[in-house]
Amino acid sequence: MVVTTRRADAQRNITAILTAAAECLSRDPAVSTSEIAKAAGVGRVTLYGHFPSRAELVDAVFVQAIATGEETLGQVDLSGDPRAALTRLIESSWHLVDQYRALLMAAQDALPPGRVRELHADPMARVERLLERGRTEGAFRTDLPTSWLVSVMHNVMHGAATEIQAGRITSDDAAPYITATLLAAFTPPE
Amino acid sequence: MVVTTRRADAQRNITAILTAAAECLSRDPAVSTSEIAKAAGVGRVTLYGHFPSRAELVDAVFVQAIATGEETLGQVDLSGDPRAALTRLIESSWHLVDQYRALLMAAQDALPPGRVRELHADPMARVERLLERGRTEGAFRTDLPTSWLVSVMHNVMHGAATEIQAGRITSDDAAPYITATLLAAFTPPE
DNA sequence: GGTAACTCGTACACTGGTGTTCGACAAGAG
DNA sequence: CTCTTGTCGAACACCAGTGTACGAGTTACC
Repeated sequence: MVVTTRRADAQRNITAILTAAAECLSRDPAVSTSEIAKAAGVGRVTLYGHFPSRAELVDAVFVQAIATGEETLGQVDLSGDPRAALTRLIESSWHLVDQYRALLMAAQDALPPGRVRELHADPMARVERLLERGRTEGAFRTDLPTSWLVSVMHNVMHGAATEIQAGRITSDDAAPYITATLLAAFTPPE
Repeated sequence: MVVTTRRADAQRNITAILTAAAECLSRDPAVSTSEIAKAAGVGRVTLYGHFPSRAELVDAVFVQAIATGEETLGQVDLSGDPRAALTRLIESSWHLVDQYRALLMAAQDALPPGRVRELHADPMARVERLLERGRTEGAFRTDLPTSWLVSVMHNVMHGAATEIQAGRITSDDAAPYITATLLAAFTPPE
């Protein structure tokens, strides 16, 4: 929906709504549109003027979050030793997962099923590529499907986010724990 | 709330509501009380006559589910080789996790925070005991906290349930995948 | 400075759930 | 058989959120 002729204040409000929504949804996946509008310093009607429904707003925020994340992940060096590369990738991914945890939940019950996964295609492909390479080089196990390994990685990271939120581990512990766990889990059985 | 003097049909309805709720909540964590009542072959008013609120009903169902699960898990032989014992425990736990997946989600947003974990105390203690023993015997790694290992086990199993629901793995694959993954993840680093 | 684009608050209609009240009726217990 | 306990459906009040309508006011653009 890129409209060339759009007044400057309208564009300003759109980005204000987008950033406010990102922040609000990251705190509480179930925030109302009223609160988002208030946080953006904008009337609720204005919000609906730009986003036809709550779902489309959430979608836009999610798309933006993925794009931002992709920018970060794109800079990670995935060459060289697969295990070292995976460590670097976890280090970067982890912060994103922790940050966008609540947003993901918001997306999951506001967006049509499959949409979340669809938007995750790029980051998932990156992980898959690395894992596949590691498998051919003998660094990662091949007795389980790659898609399963991706899912394990995903779930361990999200589990770590839950543990942090519950105060059972600290944010600093998370990355080393995840790395140690996944490297072991992905190691080929003797 | 064990009332000695309770008419037979009332008791019958209570159990009917409980089992119907268990089934409905296992399909859709957000079912309305109306649908539960209908499934139990009972008026909605009757339901509220026995359970003061939706939350208390969910709680009761959850308590019952935990109790049923404990009965199964209590029969698992956890002696002998810790790795073999863990395999047996996973085999049994897995079915329960898969079965009660949606119910857990219902509990998570209907019950006060912490209540879910409180009710999970017993099954969690069982896992912890086995892991601790395996650690002292050198079968499991000791460079990560036991609580973290428990969390990994929990998240990998729930992740598998998600994969099944999405049709990416079959129900039969799940147990071997989980076992292979967790045994590797818990192995002490050389 | 005129005009089109945009914003705002208030108010409204609608939805879908929860929990309660009522009075008539049925079923179990003694 | 009687009386208490329980059940039923329908109706109601309530709540919180979504999305729309209106009309007056404001802001950017040329």
